[in-house]
Amino acid sequence: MEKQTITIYDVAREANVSMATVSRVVNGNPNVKPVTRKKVLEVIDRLDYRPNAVARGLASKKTTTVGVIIPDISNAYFSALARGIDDVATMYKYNIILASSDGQTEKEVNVLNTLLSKQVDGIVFMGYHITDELRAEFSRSKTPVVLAGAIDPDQQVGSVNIDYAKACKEATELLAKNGNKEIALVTGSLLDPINGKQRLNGYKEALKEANLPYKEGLVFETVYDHKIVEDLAERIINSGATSAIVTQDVLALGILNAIQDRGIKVPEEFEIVTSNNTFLTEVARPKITTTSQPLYDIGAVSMRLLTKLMNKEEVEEKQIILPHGFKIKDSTKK
Amino acid sequence: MEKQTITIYDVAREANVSMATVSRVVNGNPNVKPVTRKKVLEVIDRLDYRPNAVARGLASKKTTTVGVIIPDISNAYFSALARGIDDVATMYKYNIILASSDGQTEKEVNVLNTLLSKQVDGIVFMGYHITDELRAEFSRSKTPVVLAGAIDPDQQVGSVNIDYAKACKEATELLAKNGNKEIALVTGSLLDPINGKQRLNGYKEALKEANLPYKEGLVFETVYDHKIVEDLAERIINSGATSAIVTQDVLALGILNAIQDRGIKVPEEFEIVTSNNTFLTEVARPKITTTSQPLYDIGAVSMRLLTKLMNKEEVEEKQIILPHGFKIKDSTKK
DNA sequence: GTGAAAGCGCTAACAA
DNA sequence: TTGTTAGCGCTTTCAC
Repeated sequence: MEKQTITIYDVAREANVSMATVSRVVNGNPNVKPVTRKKVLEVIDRLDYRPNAVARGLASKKTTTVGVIIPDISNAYFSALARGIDDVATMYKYNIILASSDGQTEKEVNVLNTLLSKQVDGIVFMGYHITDELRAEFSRSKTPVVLAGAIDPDQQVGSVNIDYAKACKEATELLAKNGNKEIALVTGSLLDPINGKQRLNGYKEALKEANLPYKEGLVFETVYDHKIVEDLAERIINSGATSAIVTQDVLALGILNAIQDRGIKVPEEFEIVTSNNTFLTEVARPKITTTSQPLYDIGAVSMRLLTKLMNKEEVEEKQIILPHGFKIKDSTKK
Repeated sequence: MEKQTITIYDVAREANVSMATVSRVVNGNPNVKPVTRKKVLEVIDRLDYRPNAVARGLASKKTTTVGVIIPDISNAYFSALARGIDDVATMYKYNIILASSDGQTEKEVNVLNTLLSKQVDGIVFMGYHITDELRAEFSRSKTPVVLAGAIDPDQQVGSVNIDYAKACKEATELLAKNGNKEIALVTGSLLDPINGKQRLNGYKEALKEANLPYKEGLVFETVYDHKIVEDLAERIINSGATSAIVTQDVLALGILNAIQDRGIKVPEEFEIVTSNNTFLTEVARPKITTTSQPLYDIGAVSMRLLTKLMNKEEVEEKQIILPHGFKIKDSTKK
């Protein structure tokens, strides 16, 4: 015989009250006489009653669940963001439906729709660039959306980022000040506005202020891949670069190793700066000088912003820029 | 004016059919005349109708959602498992509710109950040891549970693991064969049966077969923490050990660095073997010899097993042991 | 092949 | 302070 599920109705019957009263007790509604509350709580305990969140979601049109779209959960950058998102979500009693996109637009649209069909109260989106198609989907529903570490040119949805241009400019400035004439920039796809607009601009600006010419041959657009690192390092060296700014820690570490494996001394003969200050910059030898993005905070603040949006609170500014830092370690002369 | 949500009723009305027929079309039920199906699909498209998964969940008592309990999503070991879980879940059209436990029993019980209240169809649990309290909760509900990389002494729920004892024994054997008389074992909590039972036993067995005495002073029980590594490395060296087996890659890398920073040569003067073959073993210098656990597969197989359990398929064996490997790299003499 | 109607377990007016 | 009663949007018998 199947074990019968206990419903709110069973509790009401046993406690000699109405379903509404049980509902009030369960939801902490103060309009219940203490005696009644006590009686109901006893029955709930005795029957081992657990409210059915799905039924509740249907009736109230709130699921206390948010969707989180992530390109790759096993990527340290994204999982750091996810950690921040998750902690704040827990704090505000939300659960998270995690959906992987592999950074592919088609899948992004797909999972977005699945999440919406599951009636999530809001969505945090991590990814590279936001295609028009995706933006269209965002505005098609009234479910609030926040981008964590991604930029929406339209500024229709919320977003949390750092000032990538400034960060990249600072890194370039340091390398220029250290006497480098040939500074390589190694980034992800330039189609992604964070790279192609912000970072590239910051880089160019710093070059100009240092009276260094901008050379296309020093800009390396790449996707991270274990096998590509050796070849990439080779090309960077051949380009004549004496230093490099890398926008991803794993990649920077790979390049650092490849360069040193060739007998080139870091930082004496080659300097390298990276971008995310994950623990990889610490376990590398030498430790890598890095921009420090507050990854956890970007995630946390995104989720916090989303709670406000879901709650229909007034937010003065939906486009949040968090401060970043710069940590000089041992992969640069100073 | 609020945008009205389109329901199955709207579609039925517009298409001049009943809700039941629309439901059949949406669910791919073959008992619908092609003409009717076409008509309904057109209306669905025109109205931009999206089925409400919550309502569907309430009516059908299936949510196509599984709960995943994870100690720390930003930990490379767990996120590798999660990746495998997620991929297979997607393959079988399940969504994932991710719930963090920090490895604390209290939170584990807590999130388990939240997940059950959200009516997940099944649960994948990652964690260290399974307390009695947790086991009691597992058996309290009939929702299927699978442990990924964790052991249930009772064997009541499903689980996917490797043979940790054998893996640890192999590592010990290698170090013994290389001439080490003092082999340190650095593991997480010995209360966790994977460490305290399996790994420790494998270690002892290998020692015995190599005619080496077991010394308690060579067993280091530790939790990973950035700040503890220096001190730990110091203690390992002082213990007289000339080699170490470490059960966590980050930790192994930290120890490797700390030892080399002290001017000790690896592998000439100190050999080290680690356990998870994450990319960290590759970016380390020297690269670290390691047991290779098929992390992604453990996750993937767990989820696959769970789909069978949720589907009430017969499974001959709920306790799955996956094969592991051993990769000799540069942190051991051979 | 299709429709009518009874729930699924809960919330939220509204009334008392 | 409490109860009555519609739904929420869908699935699923059971008839026809």
